[in-house]
Amino acid sequence: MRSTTARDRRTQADRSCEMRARLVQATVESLVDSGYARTTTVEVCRRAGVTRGALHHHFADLPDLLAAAMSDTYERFFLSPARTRPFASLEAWIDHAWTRLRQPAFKAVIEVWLAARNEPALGRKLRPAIECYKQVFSIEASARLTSLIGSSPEVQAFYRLACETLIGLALGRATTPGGRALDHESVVVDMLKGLARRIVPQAAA
Amino acid sequence: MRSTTARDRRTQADRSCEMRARLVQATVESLVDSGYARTTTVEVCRRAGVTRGALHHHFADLPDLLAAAMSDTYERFFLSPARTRPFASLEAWIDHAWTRLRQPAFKAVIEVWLAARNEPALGRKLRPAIECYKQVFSIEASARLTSLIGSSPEVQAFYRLACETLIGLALGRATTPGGRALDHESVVVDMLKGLARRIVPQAAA
DNA sequence: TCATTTACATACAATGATGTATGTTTCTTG
DNA sequence: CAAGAAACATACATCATTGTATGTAAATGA
Repeated sequence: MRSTTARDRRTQADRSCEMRARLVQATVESLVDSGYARTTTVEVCRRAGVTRGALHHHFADLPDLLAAAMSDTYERFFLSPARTRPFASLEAWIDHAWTRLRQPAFKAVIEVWLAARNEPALGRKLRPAIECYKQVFSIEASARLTSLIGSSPEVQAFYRLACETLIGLALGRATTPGGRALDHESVVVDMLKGLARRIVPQAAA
Repeated sequence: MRSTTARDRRTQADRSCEMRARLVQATVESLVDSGYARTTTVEVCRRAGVTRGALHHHFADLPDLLAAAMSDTYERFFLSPARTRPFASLEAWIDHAWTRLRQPAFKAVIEVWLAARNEPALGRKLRPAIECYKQVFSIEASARLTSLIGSSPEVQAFYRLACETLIGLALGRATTPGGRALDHESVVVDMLKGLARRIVPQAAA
């Protein structure tokens, strides 16, 4: 009697892909609710329900896995529903950015950001995987912002400020026990949008 | 021949105090440039130039040491030059807060904030030691702010926003290789102060 | 000054993480 | 339908960290 039913029969590419996805997902989950220090190969495998052999077959070591996890979250949260149309307003961008940054997965990014600074060797390996995140907040890299922000120094400054504010809120969530929302989150976001209205030149009136 | 010279002769209270200070300082340094994951008892003792025996004599375990380190930085950076006079303006408060948050030691606070969430057991032990930090950003707790902010919801909202913005900037520094300042820091802080001028009711004209 | 306590160092046992080496199963390919 | 390769599991040796137990030097106090 074979233990392999017809349902279990999958192509090797499928198996690889699924296994990598499971490991990457388990890694992000571990980073979110256990943090970098406790995100070990054993812990990730425990969450994924596989052995360490599987992990080491697909990823050379933990930094490799972390890099994959970062690339994955990046694509999932920042590229996935990629619109090409420019933002209609700064408020629209704020909403867009905040729906991304308030995701639990963003805590994983914060954890890795810190780890990459704390351990230079890790930082070198992760640089390509986390460099893209900085571009999310870069005016130059986003064609969806240039027409909106233009060359006005004041609007550019406000954009930078808005980025930092949202990151601050995200860190607040990351450090809150359940990753729950803080009481004043909506107040701050609303204030930010209110300021945005005052700052940008009233294009469409 | 005794190895103890007159210069070495110190009271036990002095020795305790100095040793604790050295350990606490080494802990903060380790958190700042190695992060929580690598801040072990061995690493702290290596930096302090003492043995683990000394550490375990003064602190039951690492969480105890971390708690002491947090209390120390809190007193050093947030209470030390404690003025009782209310802030003259929101800009003055922004300057005050930013000179605190831009200190390298604040990265240690961020590391512990995250660690305290990541490890519930640690969080319980550290709660009293890190609770005070939240009060730094609390309007109610600071008599130096009430007269300035009053009961205006808009000013209160802006105050919360300013807190988050500065924390965002602080995280930016914490994740930058040398802990160096970011290019747009001053731009953001200036923008924040500019907004503060617009928001607060012009008291003194 | 001598007994006691405090401050600190050394040594040890237990645990957990990492990387590698090797075994077994499952798929692909000629 | 057999090699052979890829996917995954098991086992092992090494190292780092932790807590504790025990030993020694220094300070206190009667």
